Amino acid sequence: MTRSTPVILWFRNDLRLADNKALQSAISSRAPVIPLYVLDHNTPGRWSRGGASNWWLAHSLTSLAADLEARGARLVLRRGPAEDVLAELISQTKATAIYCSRCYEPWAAEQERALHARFAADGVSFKRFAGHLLREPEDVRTKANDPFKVYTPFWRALSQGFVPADPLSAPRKISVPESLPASDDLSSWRLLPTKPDWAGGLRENWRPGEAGARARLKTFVTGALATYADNRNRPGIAGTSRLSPHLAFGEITPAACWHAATHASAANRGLDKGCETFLKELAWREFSYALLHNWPTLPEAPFNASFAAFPWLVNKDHLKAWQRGLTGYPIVDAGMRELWHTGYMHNRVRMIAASFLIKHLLIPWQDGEAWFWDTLVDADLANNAASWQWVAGSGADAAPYFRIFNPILQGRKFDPDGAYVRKWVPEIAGLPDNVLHAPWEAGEHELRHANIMLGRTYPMPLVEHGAARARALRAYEAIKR
DNA sequence: TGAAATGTTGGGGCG
DNA sequence: ACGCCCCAACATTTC
Repeated sequence: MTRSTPVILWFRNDLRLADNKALQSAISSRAPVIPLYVLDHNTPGRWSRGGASNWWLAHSLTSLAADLEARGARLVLRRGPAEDVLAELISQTKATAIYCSRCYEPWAAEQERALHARFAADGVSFKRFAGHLLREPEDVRTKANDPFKVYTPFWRALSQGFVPADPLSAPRKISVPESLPASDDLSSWRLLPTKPDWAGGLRENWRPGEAGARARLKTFVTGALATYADNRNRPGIAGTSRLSPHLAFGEITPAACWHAATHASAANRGLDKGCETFLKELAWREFSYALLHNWPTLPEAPFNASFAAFPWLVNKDHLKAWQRGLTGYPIVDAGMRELWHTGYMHNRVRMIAASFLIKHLLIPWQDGEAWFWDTLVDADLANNAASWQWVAGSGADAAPYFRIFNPILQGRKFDPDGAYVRKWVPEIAGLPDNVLHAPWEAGEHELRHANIMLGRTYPMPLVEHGAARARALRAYEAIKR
């Protein structure tokens, strides 16, 4: 305990103690630190968190609060517009500085500028630090000093000679003011579902918080990294890192991930290929953030303006069938149900399910984006927007529009033994492999044997693939010049 | 980080 | 033996 005036450590998308430059600098100031988290939703013009990420947030904050208490500090929770909450806290505590990590959402830059200006007038310094990205968007640009619009040159510029600094370790102790300001009770924020409690599948699958993030990284680097290049595309195999929600909430930094993978690879040459592939995935995240930073309308409007005239269809029944996992295409339905149950969907299946919504159903990508935003525990504005636009063909360096996934072939190729589909679409699990991804091709005997009544126990396809493909190509003709 | 249509090639059946 | 056709298998192009 000290008597000097305190500083505020404002936690944002950096719910961690390790490798946190803002926290490190606040402690180095030698002033007592007030750790603060502000629930700032319902602010117009912003994307407020969806149900699944609220669940994650609640648990991540609980974990962060416990980690702070173990170091002699306590997390202060406040609710309201961040500007007002910070102003109130400064007047209550006479704090002389705010330390925080930078955010990259379209509204964040203006908010940070405004806070800087507002508090400078009162002699309170606003100190902003990096940490959520490997490199800041301003630092990765073309020779002409333009932002990259194509991934491969972006990757080259990002990774060329790049060695992230060694991650900072977590502080052992954090000194706080003699009396910490009042805090909301986390439960009063009602971030967790009650009636009904739909979070059972989330609890089974995830361990939010910094310790969970570190454990996940270690598990990945010592396990799936070796076969990552091939197995990451197999949804029936635990071949991916599953780090995305931890990264989204800043429980771990991409630098720590990069560091862990490259060190493991240096010690074991067999990991070379998996490591390279993993680093490129981290770089896709960077690319998405750079795009959002430079094109703030990315979540709402097509990056490629010609898509504004695309003849989308409105069909609430089709949208609902897609959301519920009742399209009649097993690989799509499996993905949508995995999402609903666990707050996560395997990346390969995200591409297939998104392509189906956009190209087979001709439903605007923004509708899919909104659904993912609400249901994903890893909901991340930059990744979500950039990825949906990538699939739609309207994004930067996007898949060409006519790259239309065939959900049957994709299923057979990436879920050949049907492990994924049988897990998430149990009502057709009894079908043999050769028709599992196209149940309508099964014979009467096979259907009866598997106890399936098509159209009753499992839906007939919402649209026929060949016809839907032809229709999508015709729609594209309408905007092609 | 596709799929389908179209083109090419070469082996084998057969008159 | 030879040409012809069929059609897989693979390659290229088109969407």
